[in-house]
Order: sequence, then structure tokens, then C-alpha cells
Amino acid sequence: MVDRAPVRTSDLREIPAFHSLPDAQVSSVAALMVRRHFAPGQIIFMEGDKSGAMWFVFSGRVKIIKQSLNGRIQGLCLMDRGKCFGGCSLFDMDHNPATAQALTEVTLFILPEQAVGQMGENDPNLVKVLLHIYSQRLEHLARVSEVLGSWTVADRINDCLLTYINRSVQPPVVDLTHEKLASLSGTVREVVTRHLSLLEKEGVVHNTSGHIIILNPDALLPPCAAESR
Amino acid sequence: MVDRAPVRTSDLREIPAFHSLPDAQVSSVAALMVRRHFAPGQIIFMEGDKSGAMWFVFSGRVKIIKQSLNGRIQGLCLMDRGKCFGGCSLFDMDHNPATAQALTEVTLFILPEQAVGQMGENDPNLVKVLLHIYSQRLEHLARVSEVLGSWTVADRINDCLLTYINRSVQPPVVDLTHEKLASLSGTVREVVTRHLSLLEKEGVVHNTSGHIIILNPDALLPPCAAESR
DNA sequence: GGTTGAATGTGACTCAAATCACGTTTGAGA
DNA sequence: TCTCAAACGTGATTTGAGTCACATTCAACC
Repeated sequence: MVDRAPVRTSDLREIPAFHSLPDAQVSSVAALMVRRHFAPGQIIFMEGDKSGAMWFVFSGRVKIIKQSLNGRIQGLCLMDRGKCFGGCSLFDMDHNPATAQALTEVTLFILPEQAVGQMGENDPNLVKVLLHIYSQRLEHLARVSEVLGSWTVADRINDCLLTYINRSVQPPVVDLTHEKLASLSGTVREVVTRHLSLLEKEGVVHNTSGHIIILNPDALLPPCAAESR
Repeated sequence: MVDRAPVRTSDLREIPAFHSLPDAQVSSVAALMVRRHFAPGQIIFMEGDKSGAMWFVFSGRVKIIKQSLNGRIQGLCLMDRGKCFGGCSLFDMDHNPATAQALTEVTLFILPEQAVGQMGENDPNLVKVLLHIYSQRLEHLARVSEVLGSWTVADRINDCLLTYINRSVQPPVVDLTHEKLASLSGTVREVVTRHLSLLEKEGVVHNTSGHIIILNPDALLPPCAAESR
């Protein structure tokens, strides 16, 4: 699965974490990276693995999932182009807390563990990259814990719809099955189906197989956000 | 509330985030800090505030809480001596995501926003302090989201008991009312009371007013952790 | 176009946990 | 020791959401 094509500086430029970095450093990081390919369904790493490598999505989509004790699989998030995942052992954790699985054909850039370690030691600019990534995660986790803790299932589904909305087409659309949406919002398919039927009755969305067309995104906003508009 | 007594280097040494820092730097950080005092119940900062200052608990206990839309208050965690909170706007967030309230008499050290900003610029050693704090939070949040997402209420209550157990007395004890425990574990008082009665029947804890005596801490471990013993 | 497996729709049932509504105990201070 | 507010105990009721079971529709591909 290792692709011989090297990681080009211009490729890395597409990844937000490297936007603010001088060219020289981007290319030195690029030299340390490895390009890999995964087919849909392939496991990239498993919950419990000790790898501290960091993974960057160059193309395709990766699913981060977690298996709970009762055997249900909770999707944590989807990683699209430009996103970064893994590297958890750098964050004082001794193993990966979740599993990463390719959802489509994906091309990933890997920054191996020891390379990440060195980055921190040497160069304050590179530390900023790490801080940037940290920030993203903290924000995401803060959000997840807020959402799981206080919202109802209906709100969580709405939130997922807004998170994975694709506005590049008109009207905007969410390319997820009810099944996947259920997993991402921490519930089961039937509940998603029922809630989407409700939303359809209200004229907020339109259901087609495999896609959900969003007619009125604003109606999906949680009450608090709606107030502030 | 500003206390004239300066923050001493030896005071900072008590805080884990500064353990690995050379003396010279600890004292330069100490010079930037301000000591403040809060009475029980006082609000330290509110959800939505934009302050990016970081707060360190020197003595006493602070409660981090979040008000959900339905008006219920969810306690996120308690901060005891040595813990750090706040500074969220440094983490790419534009406002504090939660409220901090003094639970007892507390003495806090504040590292003002611009001081934190400078730290990152200048000294790679100080950046490690930030990374340390980041790591702690990521770990905590990862835990919270795992707990909220997959565990049952009973498991969450057990988890809270273990988190806030005070082992400095024998037998160990948890100094929280059912009400506070309910808030921390994301449920309501009645459910906590009922679950604790159960645990008492099983001989795991003993209930007294305002304190819960833990007779058998191991029995509180979740199934997964229990297996690995 | 007919077959097939995935995706969706829907009713009935179940259950954990929240809510409601009390009564009882506790402990600190007048 | 009396009082009162806070903390605790407990039944009855409600409900959100997960589970089960099965029917229906969709889309891809020979």
C-alpha cells in the first residue's frame, strides 16, 4: 500500500495545519512523510494500537469509530481532505483511543512517530503546527462532550446534518445513509429515519436514498443558536 | 479580591505543569502571575466570557459547570490544588465554553492572557508547559466523551465516585452530596440516591449525610477495567 | 426487465432513567 | 433543645429512545 510517489510540498500546502509555515519547513516535513493508499473498508489503525504517527487526509474520507462495551459502534467523526488524525500517544495517551477506517478510496500522508517527536524539539514554527492540531482536537472534543452531555437525540441528528452538509451543490445535501448518520449521532437507524420523516413533514429536508437534501438549514440549528440570529 | 502577596516560585512548584521547568523560568512565570481569592459560591468566570487567562488552583476547590438549554446544570469537573483551567481562547475558541465557580474558599494564581501569548513566542521550555496542559485536557475530554457516550448512568456515577475519592483517610470517602454527584455524573439526585442505596445493600459503600464512605473501591470499576485485573 | 442486496419506512413493545410528589432525616445555629 | 433549611429516601408515573419484526423501495448489474 506504500505509494512510491513522494509527498510534495505543494500537496502539504493543501492541509490547513501547514498553511502558516514557511516553504523551507513544509518541504522538510514533506521529506519525512510517507504516502499511503487505502481501499474502502480497510482499517488504518485499531483502537488500542500504540502508534504515535500522525495521519493527514489528502483525498477521500476516513471514519473514526469507537466500539463501546455493549458492542455498539459509535462513529466519532469523519475526516475529509486536509484533516489530521492519530498521534494520540503524543498527547500523553499510551494508545489510540479509537479506530480509523477508510470509508472511500483514500490517500493519506503519514508523519512517523519519531519524526513528530523531533519536530517539537527543534523548531518553534513546527510547534505551532502541533498547537494548531491540538486546538482543533480540543475544540472538537469539547463539542462532542457538550453535544453528548446535554442534547437530545433529535438535536444530535440535526447537528450531524449541519456538520456534514455539502454546500457545494444547490440545494445543499448530506451524502450519508441513515445508518451512518445514526452511528455518527450516537443512535440507531430507526430513530434517524423517524426523525428525518418528521423533518420532511415540516419541509426542512427531502429524503432520497443515500442522500438527504437540506431545504432549510436554519431550521436545523439548536434553539440557543437560533436565538442569536 | 486581589491579594498583594506575590506568587512565589515555591508556590508554583506545587503545580504539576511546572514540575519539569528550570527554576529560572518558574520564577519568571511567577513574576507574571496574580494571586486571587474567592469565597464559596463566587463566580470566577462565566460561560461565554472571552478571557484567555489561565487559572491555577493553589488551594480550595473550583467547580466547572455548564448550563444546558433545558436549564439543567451539568457539572463538568472539580478542580483541586494544582489543577489548571481557563485559557480556552488560546485554544482557538473565541469564548469560554463553561462557567467556573468557587466551591470552597479558594486561592488561585492567574496567568494573564498576554503573558500566556508571550510565553509561546519566546521559550520552547514554556511551550512544553502549554503542551502538558493541552494533553491533560485532551485526555480529560476524551474520557468525558467516552463516558457520556457509551456508559450507563450507574457506571457514570461509579466513575465519579472513583474520580473524587479521597484516599487520605481510611476508609476512603467522597465528600459530595447526592445533588453534586448527580450534577457531575449528568443525572438527577433521585437516581444517585437510588443507585447509592443499591451499592449500600451490596456493601460497597456507606451513606452518611454529605459524605459517602467507600468500603470496596474495586467494586466500582467498570466491567472492562475489572476484567484486566 | 428481473433479480438481489442494500437502504428505508413503520408499528408494537420494552426499558432505563427523568419527573413528580411527597415524607423523613440530619445538622448547624438561635 | 428547638427550629429550619438542606440533604436524603422512596413510590408512582411518564417518556425518550432503543429493540424487534417485517414490509417496502431503491439502485445496480447481469
